[in-house]
Parts: sequence; C-alpha cells; structure tokens
Amino acid sequence: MIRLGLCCKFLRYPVAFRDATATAVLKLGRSEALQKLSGLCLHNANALHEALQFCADNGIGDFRVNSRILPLKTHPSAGYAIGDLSAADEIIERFREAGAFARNRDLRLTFHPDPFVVLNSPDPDVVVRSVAELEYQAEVAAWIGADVINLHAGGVYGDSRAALVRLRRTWRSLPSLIRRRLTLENDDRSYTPRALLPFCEGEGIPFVYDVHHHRCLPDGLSVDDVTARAMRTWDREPLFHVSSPRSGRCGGDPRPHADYIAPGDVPACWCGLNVTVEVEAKAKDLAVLRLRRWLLRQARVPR
DNA sequence: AGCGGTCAAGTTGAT
DNA sequence: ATCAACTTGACCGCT
Repeated sequence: MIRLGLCCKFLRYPVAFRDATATAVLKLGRSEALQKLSGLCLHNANALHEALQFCADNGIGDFRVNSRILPLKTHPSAGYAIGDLSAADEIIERFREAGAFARNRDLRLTFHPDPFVVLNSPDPDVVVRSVAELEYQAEVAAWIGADVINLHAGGVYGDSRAALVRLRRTWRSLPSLIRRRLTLENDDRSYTPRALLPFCEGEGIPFVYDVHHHRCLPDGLSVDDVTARAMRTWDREPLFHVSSPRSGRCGGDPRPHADYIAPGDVPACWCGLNVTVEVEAKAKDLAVLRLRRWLLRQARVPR
C-alpha cells in the first residue's frame, strides 16, 4: 500500500498553523516583535505535533511541513535566530518531541520551500538568500527528522545548459545538512523529467516525480518509464506527487489543482510500490482520506 | 464576527 | 504591461 502524504494544512480537522506579516511585526519594537514571534513558533511546534497525531490515527504516513513553520525566520529585516526567542528551548524541545512521535509512528516528514528559493539564478544575491532559507528549513528538519527538502530546478534564463551548470556548482557547494536532504522535482514550465532525470542521475540527487506536472508539460517519456527511473535515484523510499486538474484535461488551464484526486489520475504502476505519494489537492485532509479509502477498496478487490 | 485589502522573496507564459 | 500560478491563504485593521 502506498504511503500517502498530506501537504501542510487541514481543511476539516481543526489544526491550524499561525503566521505573521513583516509589516505588522516591524511596527512593533524589537523585543515585542520577538515576543510575538516566539509565541507563534511555539504554537506551530504544538500544532505540528497535533497534525502528526491526526496523520498517525488516520493512516496518513507522510506530512509536508509548511515553509513558514517559523514565521519570517529569514526575512531581511524581521528575521531572527532561534536563540533570540524567549521560548527558544521550549520550542526546540516541542519540535524534537514531534519528531520523536513521527519516528515512533513511522511518519515521514518533508519540506517544500517556496518558489523564491532558486539555486540556479544568475543573480548571486538570489542564490545567497535561497541557501539561507534552506539552512533554516534544514535546521528544523534536523529537529524533527525530516529526510526531504524538495525543490524545483529553477529558471532556464534562455539557456538551460548554462542554468544546469550553475545548479550543479551550487548543489556541490551546499553544506551537508542541506545536501543530504535536498531533492529535485520536475515542474510544469521549465524542467521536464527528460531534462532533469539525467542531472539527478549524474549528481546522485533523488528525483521527486510529479506526474501532474509531467502531464501538463509532457516530454515524450512514459509515466511507467519515468517512474522506474525516478525510483532508481533514491537510496530510501521514493517520493512522488499527484494531483488532479481543476478544469479537466480538455480545455482550460490544466495546472490548477482540483479539490480531490480523481482515482484514475494515480498511475496504475504506482500501486503496490513502496513509495510515498504526497497528495496536492485543495481539500487537503479530506482529499487524502478519500483517496486512501479508494486505494484500500482497490487492494481488496483484485483487478 | 466578518469583510476586504494586503502580504518578502523568483520565474514563466498567457493575456 | 499585468497577472496568475507555483507546495500552502492567513493576517490585520476595519466595521
């Protein structure tokens, strides 16, 4: 049975992560701002534990942690070090407890940084800020035992060969705290599996196969072939993504995600594999639970 | 309590 | 030129 993953948040189940805007935080004095941020981080550490409890109780084996779990952590003016927060010790302890819970209940944890994290940008400042963001997420990943920080390859800038050369150089320079967790995913604009798989195979980077992106931006490779090649890039359980198009496959933009997964959108060749499949669907927990019920029914009824 | 405007960041392609 | 999309709408100040 596939290990299903829930992404970041809940529609029905009453657990919510909190956030803050830089505008509001910067209106406060520094110590008041840190007080507010400390409270938000502690809330989010506890919310993560509750989220994992829900997953464990409902047969959801993977949870993607939202990039703003420590709000504004790397913001140029509102950012902070964890040690700046008055509840720092308690916050770290709560995250470690959530991580211990995940290990005990065989829950996998992942990160998926925002689209602003671009390792192959020709602008060195963008790369520096991106690495800083990855350092923050890797720090939290270490507390909770997350084994994946998944990224897109970035832009093309009119020359994909040069863009991949820059990506290779940056990738090789990353600290191991980041590098041992970093994975690359095909996107729906620039980097198809055909473009990215050779890079991942060459550099030993796990390839996250998003079959929806592949259907939006096809490259002549079959789902079966990409699945098999993607599996071989992993030294641990492979990670895939699935979603269904909101407006169907014919007419309209196929990229926006539907509320639920149409069962036919899960590749048949994935069933029976030991893989994690993160469900990217607007209905969140409801969508994962519905897909899980469908997969269980399929497993009982031989096809 | 509910509403609408706002929010740090990069890149792409449709309009 | 503007905008939505992307892994995720939530926050905030107003009524």
